[in-house]
Amino acid sequence: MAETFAGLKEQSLESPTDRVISKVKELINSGILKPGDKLPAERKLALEFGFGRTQVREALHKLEFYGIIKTLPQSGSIINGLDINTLDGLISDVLNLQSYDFFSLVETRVLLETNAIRLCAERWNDQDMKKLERAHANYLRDFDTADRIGSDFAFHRTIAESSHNPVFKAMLMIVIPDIMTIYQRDRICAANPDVTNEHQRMMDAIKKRDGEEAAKIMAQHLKGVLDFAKLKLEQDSN
Amino acid sequence: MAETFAGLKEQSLESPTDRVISKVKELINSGILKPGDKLPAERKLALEFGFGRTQVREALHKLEFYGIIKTLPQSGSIINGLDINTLDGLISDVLNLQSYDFFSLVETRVLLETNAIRLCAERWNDQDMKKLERAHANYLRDFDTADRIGSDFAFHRTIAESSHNPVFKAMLMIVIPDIMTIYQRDRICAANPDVTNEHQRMMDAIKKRDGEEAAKIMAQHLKGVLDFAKLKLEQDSN
DNA sequence: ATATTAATTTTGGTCGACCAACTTATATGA
DNA sequence: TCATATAAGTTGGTCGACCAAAATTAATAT
Repeated sequence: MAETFAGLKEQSLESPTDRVISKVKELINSGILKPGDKLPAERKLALEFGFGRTQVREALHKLEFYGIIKTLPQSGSIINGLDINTLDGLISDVLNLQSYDFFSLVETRVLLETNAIRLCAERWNDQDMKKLERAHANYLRDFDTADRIGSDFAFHRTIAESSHNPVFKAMLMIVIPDIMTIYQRDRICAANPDVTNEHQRMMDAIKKRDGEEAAKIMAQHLKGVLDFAKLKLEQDSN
Repeated sequence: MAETFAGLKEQSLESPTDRVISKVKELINSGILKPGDKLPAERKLALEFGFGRTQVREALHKLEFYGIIKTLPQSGSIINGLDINTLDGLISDVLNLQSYDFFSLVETRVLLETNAIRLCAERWNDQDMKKLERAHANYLRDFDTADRIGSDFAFHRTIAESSHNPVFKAMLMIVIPDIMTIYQRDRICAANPDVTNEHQRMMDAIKKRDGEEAAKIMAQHLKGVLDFAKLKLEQDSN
């Protein structure tokens, strides 16, 4: 059977970039490179690893993206000064990063959004409220049009912005598009009138600066998505 | 005075990559490109934008990183099929992404970790428990050594892994190194015996599958960091 | 007329050479 | 002897040409 060796292939067909990252990982684990050290020049790495400089550059780019190294123009790249085990773990994460399962994405979204709206209720200022009301009005306006999904997203986005925690917002911006892509792919987009009602109640709670109440409504608001994700998880496991 | 025009420069000194991304953003906002469309070839974009293909490639890389486009080898890049306003917002985020403030990072960490340990307590299996106990033992072993910080991080990392939500874990992996870097830079690393005690109590709560209790201890565990971040925030604003 | 195949063009991926900025070593002056 | 200035070497950044895979078009056989 051809499938006999399927389990052996492991990650052998990973991209050149990831293979270079693996090499860097080995250098660190072997103790040749230590946290805080300056990495050898791109040319030297390319020669040593047997890859082109292009691949090395892309790998370093990726590592810098994830905060593992810091590249200084015309000078060199420096390894983050964390301890060696932490670094190894981080690099492993970069290598193993996969497309996340729908349920985990939704679970994370619920957590982030319920807390974003709580902070939003506590922290909003006049400028935030203007944006919130405009976003809410836009959603009502677009409810019967093709723009509904976009305006819905924009409303949630404004709440995240008004939480005054840019990290919350950044992470939501990572998670929500993935969710919406799956949503659109599976054609789950009924124009639910409950949504409008819940948006209104969220606005009221935010205005009253009642973070707990707002969070509760948001949780209820997202329960439908969460339930669907749970259902999908059970289906997929069968 | 030379400083007169300082306010006008805005983001004019952004990297070539970001300037290319701005151009793509304009193309989408002007309606020339729509969500779901295939992007022009790299060479055409380079010619049209007046940049080198290298810069265009890096920009497309970055956009793919953030899930805004999907590049198919030898075929082309496709714009994510989200609505136009959402796309515009996402690209703006990529352009404006800055280093986050310490307090927001810590606030996010507390939220993620308290919920990660809650899920961990509910979901751990035998294999998870083995890893948790080993990580805990390693921390105790390294308490008086230079590896303490690393082993501490590894313990928290194992909890995140045992939450069985890879998105939680991935986001913690983004946030925690940033926090630790700042921590190390500002030399805040006293060997607090309370930490050991709290780790033990967390382990107990996890074993009892008491998610709420575990979350409570974690919140208390991280309170010191949060308070310090709050203090630092107030200092910096002065 | 249509389905299949072959040739051509277009595409992203890769490579090697060159550039300007940074670093280091050397020389020069007090 | 030491500080400064100068020159050489090293570095990441950029560019243009080439490669193989994919997409498109043209040719062919049924």
